[in-house]
Amino acid sequence: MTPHTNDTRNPTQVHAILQGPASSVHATESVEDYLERIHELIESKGYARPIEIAAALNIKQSSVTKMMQRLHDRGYANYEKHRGLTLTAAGVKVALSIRKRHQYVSEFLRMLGIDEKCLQLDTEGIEHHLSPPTMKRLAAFVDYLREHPEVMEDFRNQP
Amino acid sequence: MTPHTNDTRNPTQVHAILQGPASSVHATESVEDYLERIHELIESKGYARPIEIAAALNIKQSSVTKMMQRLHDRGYANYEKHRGLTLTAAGVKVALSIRKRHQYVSEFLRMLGIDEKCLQLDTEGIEHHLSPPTMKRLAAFVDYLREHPEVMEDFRNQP
DNA sequence: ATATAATTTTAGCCGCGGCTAAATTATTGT
DNA sequence: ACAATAATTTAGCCGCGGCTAAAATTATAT
Ligand SMILES: [Mn+2]
Ligand SMILES: [Mn+2]
Ligand SMILES: [Mn+2]
Ligand SMILES: [Mn+2]
Repeated sequence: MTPHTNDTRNPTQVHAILQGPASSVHATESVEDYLERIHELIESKGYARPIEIAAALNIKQSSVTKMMQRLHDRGYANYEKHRGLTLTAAGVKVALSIRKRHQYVSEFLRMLGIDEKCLQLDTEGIEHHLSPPTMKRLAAFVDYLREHPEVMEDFRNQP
Repeated sequence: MTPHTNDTRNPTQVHAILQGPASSVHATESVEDYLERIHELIESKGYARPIEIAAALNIKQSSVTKMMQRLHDRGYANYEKHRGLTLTAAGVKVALSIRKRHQYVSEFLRMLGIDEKCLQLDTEGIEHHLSPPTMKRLAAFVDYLREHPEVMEDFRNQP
């Protein structure tokens, strides 16, 4: 159990100086990545085991176990030792959100003509930094470009 | 993918490598943010004091002092207690690089029509995740859009 | 049923990058 | 010159999220 969550809102990051309206404590990048993978695994195989999560994230199993505890404590997952892990509604919500951001960012970078390997790597980082307004506008723009292929075509045929 | 420490190098080992060129160890997001601000301050006022760096980053002065030590250790700055801080060539290089990424990302988000406050926040996160190839393509695209305003105009006048 | 193998969990370590509180040092006003 | 003030630094704390090594549990094969 979370020991008295004394909060103090200090998850160590200069990068998220959200001028704290305090509402929800945002999921960290790491938590988003875990939930993204876990949700994919559950979807495709029906369960998410530490060994596979670790492989998917390219980290060690023991790190995964630790995070599973954390996901449970933070209300993103239900977890019992040796008994598997499922996502809560909150966890699914984050997973679907990050998936959508991932998809739009990667599609946009693909439109820009960036090498697939590189694109995947950058997407994994960028996806965590799209606020809802930005996501909305980017999605609309990508949709627009998809339906107007002449734009990117003209861009690519530039001098 | 994306372990958040993609470096394979154990932090413990990083210390051993410290002797080597700082360029071999990628600057963290935090380091990039510090260098970005410090370079701006030096440019505009001729020097960068902890109190102002702290204000610019919205963190405490003591955190800045600590990081100043780290920037020195990692070869990004020359620092002597109570005697001020200057950037090394490596530090300036990182600062100019992150500035360029910041400028292009924020210009792109501005073109998308995102609210300025929100745009600045997202830019601060996204800027750290543009690899050189992605940066190159994004820059070209933003330049293209700047010279073809009818594209964004048409996008904005969408149904 | 039990030995072996695979998986999972724990224990304990690390560096990062925040924080507060308490020195220490530098600056300023009289 | 010196006291008050401001800025800087230190000391020590925290949670995060990696890691290794070892223990515990579960699954498999004989
Ligand atoms: Mn990611
Ligand atoms: Mn992703
Ligand atoms: Mn930034
Ligand atoms: Mn920036």
